[in-house]
Order: sequence, then structure tokens, then C-alpha cells
Amino acid sequence: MPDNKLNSDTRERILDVAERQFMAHGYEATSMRMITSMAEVNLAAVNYHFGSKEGLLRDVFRRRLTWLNRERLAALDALEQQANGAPLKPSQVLEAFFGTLLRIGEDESLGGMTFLRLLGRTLTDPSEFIRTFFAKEYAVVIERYKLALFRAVPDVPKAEIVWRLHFMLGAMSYAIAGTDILQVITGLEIGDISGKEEDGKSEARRLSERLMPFLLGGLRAALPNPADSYNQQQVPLAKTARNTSLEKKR
Amino acid sequence: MPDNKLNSDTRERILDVAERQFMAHGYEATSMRMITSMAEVNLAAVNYHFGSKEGLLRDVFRRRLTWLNRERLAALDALEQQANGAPLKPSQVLEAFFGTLLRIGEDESLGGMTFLRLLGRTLTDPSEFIRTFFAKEYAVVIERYKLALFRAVPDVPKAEIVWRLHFMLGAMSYAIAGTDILQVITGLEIGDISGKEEDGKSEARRLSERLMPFLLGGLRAALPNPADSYNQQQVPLAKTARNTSLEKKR
DNA sequence: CTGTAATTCAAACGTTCGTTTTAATAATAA
DNA sequence: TTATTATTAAAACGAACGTTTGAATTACAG
Repeated sequence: MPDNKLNSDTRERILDVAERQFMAHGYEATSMRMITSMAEVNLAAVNYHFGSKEGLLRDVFRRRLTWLNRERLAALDALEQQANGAPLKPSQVLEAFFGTLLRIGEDESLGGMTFLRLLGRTLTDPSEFIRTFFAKEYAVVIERYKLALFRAVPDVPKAEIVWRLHFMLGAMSYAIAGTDILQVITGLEIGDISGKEEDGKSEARRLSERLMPFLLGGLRAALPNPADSYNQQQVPLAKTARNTSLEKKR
Repeated sequence: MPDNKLNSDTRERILDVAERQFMAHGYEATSMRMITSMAEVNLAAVNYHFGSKEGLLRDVFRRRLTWLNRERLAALDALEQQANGAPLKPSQVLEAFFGTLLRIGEDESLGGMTFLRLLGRTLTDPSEFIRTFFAKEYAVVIERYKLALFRAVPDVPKAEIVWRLHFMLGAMSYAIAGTDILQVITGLEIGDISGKEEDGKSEARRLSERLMPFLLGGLRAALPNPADSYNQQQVPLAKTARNTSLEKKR
């Protein structure tokens, strides 16, 4: 068992194909035979180089997240050093966090939109293995950014900021992952805008321009008024159709 | 092949177990033998009642989405009728759309948090079958709400509103689906807040109170300034060690 | 009660899955 | 060179998959 050493080219070709197939069909629905045949390597090569299918998925993420984590921390370091002890602006923190991520989408050598979509989709994967992997992989970076946000938005309670970081991650992941289904759901207008190609690497940039103001608006939104419950009264309507959920029909 | 008639109780028990297992492990990783053994029915029962595993998944969603779609349209109808031709407030539209959804999480007979999580996770599923299914299932409702949002937020361009609807769906789905991984990623504070149980059905309500202001803030956020690209200058630092946000590096 | 349809059941179907084994080949060090 | 290790190759492993079959059982209309 090697597990170290430089790329044998086989390794890299497997990672490339696996990244794309996991993105297109999901982890469970992608078989090793699909991967190895498309990569034009022997079936046993995956187990030889990565130990198992899980090991392959882990390394697919590792080679991208290593860069991402380093870059995200560096971006925050630079901002804080320049701020000289003063709190950062919320837009700066978000730009460092989400802008760094979206840069991946513009650079094919960092994984491009393929990896971004894979990342967005995998974050909702329920499997235990994936959950613990990401928790470990992200822990340090998230902690740093959480603290930066606490300082950047001092008028919003910390607990609320954590919730909103949660929401922001979701909005971003979905916006990235959902190119297929959500753009169908929300209509073709986005397709019109994105218009396939004006320049080669515009998709991530266009997304960034739309996403960042949205996230900023959400992050700094007015606090929920504890007096009114959001669920009952905004919609004053009558008792609509009641019928719980099923039966009927057929 | 029957496919009609009322519930044989077997049908219902299969749907309940399948809903929970699909949520917990994902569609592909859930086998029919897991489902049928936990539901204490014969292995062949799924194929008999639903035709196939895909048919089962489809019906798992149908029995919930039928209610949700009807309720969402009814909520919008009631608001618009009451408004008497005047545009609705953004908060009203969001409350009708997301509030209705989150009500599912408070009512076990509508699917509860189990179904909400399943829904959130499934929306990112890459499989063709699921994508087209949701596109059809959602089309009418989304179209109605899109129009309502256009009127409710007239100062935001329509294309931008579609993007933000996209983002809002993502924030919501992730917030729902990601109870496991994202709460680990974003730290334990949320767990402290949610604190297991104060009252029986509080989880969805707590989520709603946090989510709604965030979505409203994002929906009405200031437009991106076309003059400045978000990628270059929000992080104003020098060319020093830090590359702004994209290219360069490496 | 009788007869027909609906449902349940045990068993097996053929396929595909991830992984392992054993041998052949390529690469590298002494 | 030779010895040693790393990599590739072909074939097979047992297990699990979704589905189908055909008989046994139940439900129910006449």
C-alpha cells in the first residue's frame, strides 16, 4: 500500500472522472465500473490507489478543500491585518468566504463548476461518513469566520448570526448545486440571463454578483420581533381546505 | 395490478417507513429490503402497490405535495382577495410560501420534520427522474408566487427577483435538510438554542422565526452596483501578499 | 355459500455491486 | 545486470440489489 508519492497520472485521471460522475449522478449511483472504464484504467485501480470507494470520495474532496481552506484563512488574515484590530465590514467577511469559494468555479484547475456543484450537493448527503468528514474538514475555517462575523455585525446577537451563517451556506450551496432542478423550478429567465456563454468563465461571476447582495441583506436584516408569531397572523385567511394530506383521489 | 382503491394499511405503512428511510439514508442507499422489513410487510409488497422503487418515491412525495400545493395556492388566493387588487407586502408573500411549508414541520400528520428534511435533501438530487418530477409538481405554484413577488417588490428587477427566489429556496431547503451536518459545521450554539424540546412542535417554529427575517432582508437587499464588480474591490487591500479575489495566484 | 378479485407470501430470478486474489508488467535501486 | 518495489491486468468472489413468479390466503360481492 503506497498512499504517498506523486501522482501516477492514473490517480489523477480517476479523481477527475470520479469528481464529474459523483457530481452528475451522486455518490451511491456512481459505480466503480463507470469510473474506471471512463478513466480507462483497470477496475482494481481505485482500490489500489484509494483503498475503497469511500477513500476515493474522500480524496476527491481533499485535493480541492485543502486549497480552499488555506485560501479562506489567508483571505481573512489579510483583511484583519490590514484592518489593524478594527472589525471588518460584513461585506468583506462574506467576500472572503464566498468569493474565495466562487473563484473555484472560474478556475478549471481548481475544480471549476463541476466541483462546486459536487460540493453543494454533497453537503446535504445524509451518510454518516460524509457528515463527519465535512465537519472535521470545515471546523477550523468556520470557527474563524464565525468570530469575524460576530465582530463585523455587533448589533445582531451571536446566536442569530450563527443561524444566518447557516442560511447563507444553504443559499450558496443550493444556488451552485441546483443549476438543474431549481433553474427549472424557478423558470427559464435565469437561463436567459446566463445565456450559455458570453465569456468563458462568467457563470461563477454572475452568480457571485447576485448572491453577495442577497447574503448581505439577509445577514444584516432586522431582528425578528419576539412579539408576533410569524405563523398565525400574517395570513389572515379562512380555514382553507382541511383534509390532512392523503386519501381521497384514486 | 390494482393501483386504485383505498389504503390497505400496508400501503400506508410502507410510505411512512420509506419516507423516514429515504430521509435518513437517501434514495439510492435505502434498499427495498430495509423498507419492507421495517414496515413488516412482504418484500414484494412495494412492487405490488407502487410498481417499482421509483414509484414508491414518487408516491411518498405525492401524498405530501398535493396538500402543500393546494395550501400554498389557497394562502395566496386569500391574501390577494383581501388585498383587493393592491400588491401584497413581501412579507406576506414569503409567509404564505415558506410559512405554509414550515407548517408541515409542526404537524406529524402532514409529514413533520421528517418529510421537510427529505424534501430539502431531495431537491439537490441529480437524478433525472427526480428533477423532472419536481419541475412538474412545482411549476404552477412557483409561477403564481413569482408573479406575486414581481408586484410585491416592484423596485427590484424581475430577473433579480427570480435569482433571489432561487436563493431563498436554497436557504430554506438547506436550513431544513442540514440539521445534521450544517449544525455541526456552524457549531453547537444552534443545538443549545433548539435545546431538544421545550414544547412538542417548536423546531419548525423556531426555524421560521429566524428564517423569515433573513429571507426578507435578502429579497429586498440593495441592488448590486453594476459599476463595481464584487470580486475586485470590496476587499480593498493592497496587491501585497494578498491577491484580491480571483485569478492571479498559483 | 360460492366464486372472483385483491392481497400476501416464500422463493427464486438475473444483474450489478465493491472488493479481493493472483499473476504479469513496469519502474527503480543496488 | 539483478533484486525489489510499485503498478497494472484479468478474473473471480460473495453479497446485495430490484424485480418477478406462482401459489396461498384473504376480502368481499352475488
